Amino acid sequence: MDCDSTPPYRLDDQVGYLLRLASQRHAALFARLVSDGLTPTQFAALIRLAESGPLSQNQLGRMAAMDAATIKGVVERLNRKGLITLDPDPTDRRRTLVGLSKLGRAQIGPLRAVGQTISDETLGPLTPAEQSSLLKLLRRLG
Amino acid sequence: MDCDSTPPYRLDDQVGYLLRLASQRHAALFARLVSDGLTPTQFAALIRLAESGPLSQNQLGRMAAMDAATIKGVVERLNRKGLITLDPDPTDRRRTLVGLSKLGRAQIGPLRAVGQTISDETLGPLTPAEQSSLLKLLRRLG
DNA sequence: GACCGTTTATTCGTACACAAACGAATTTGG
DNA sequence: CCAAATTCGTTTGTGTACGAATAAACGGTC
Repeated sequence: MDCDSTPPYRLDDQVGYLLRLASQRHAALFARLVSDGLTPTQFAALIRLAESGPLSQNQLGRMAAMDAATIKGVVERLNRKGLITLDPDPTDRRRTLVGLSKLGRAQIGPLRAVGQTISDETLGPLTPAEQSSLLKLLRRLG
Repeated sequence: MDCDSTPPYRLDDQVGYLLRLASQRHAALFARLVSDGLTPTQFAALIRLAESGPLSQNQLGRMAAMDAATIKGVVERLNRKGLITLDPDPTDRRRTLVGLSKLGRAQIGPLRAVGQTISDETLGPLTPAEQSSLLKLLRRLG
């Protein structure tokens, strides 16, 4: 019997590769629809601040799934755009407290709207049932 | 009526964010299981070379979903590891022909095996049916 | 109060990822 | 055959992403 029980290894069938392709497509959509050069990463940090209130830099990083070295750069760029405030934590001299600036707070609403559009468009090729199915499966991979 | 028809925007429910988390998890697995510091990107380029035979640098980039600037660095690092050969294309003086070196060819088999393990482990939290369902949905997002 | 382990932020080095601009080579159209 | 458009590889600049190392500050224990 020459039943070929193990399928050939094809790059286009690997999760890692497919995840990269999907991320690329999403990132391109994001760049096209969001103004001010705000990136998906910066966006995530901003939304987390809106959801959780002021946080220390490292706390914010953990809540947005970025390590200390990454969140440092993100915070610096958000600060350069004037979207956040940076204050020393009065109770812990190591910490920098990161909060939304007035400008940042004003942008949260519109940003959530664009974010929703981007998500919808990214998932566009799928039916609503397939969309929620995909989200459910992705959540289980975390 | 105060039916709240639009659900609140939650970062943890957005495709982009979930894709990033899944990619992070996959990349961590990859770094843990693959020797020689070979990255998912380098791996993809290598597998493509094995699938397609020698290609020009830019062709390889397109087949592995990397732009010209990115594939340049990847090729340079694969060359530094001795996994590929670089030759001028005799029919087109602009092109550099990228091929697998003897060492590279020898590693393809084992690499495919590890690649399969990584994919399986990444998809570990899901049942086989869910796994193929996820792959099918991801493929449609490309 | 001195010691010790941890957390916080920072820095360095490496590796994607893409836009934009460039010169050189090739292809295409008239 | 020549000019225009395209392709190829390269460089520069910006922005993630993470490991590793560091100093300062904190928390506990003894």
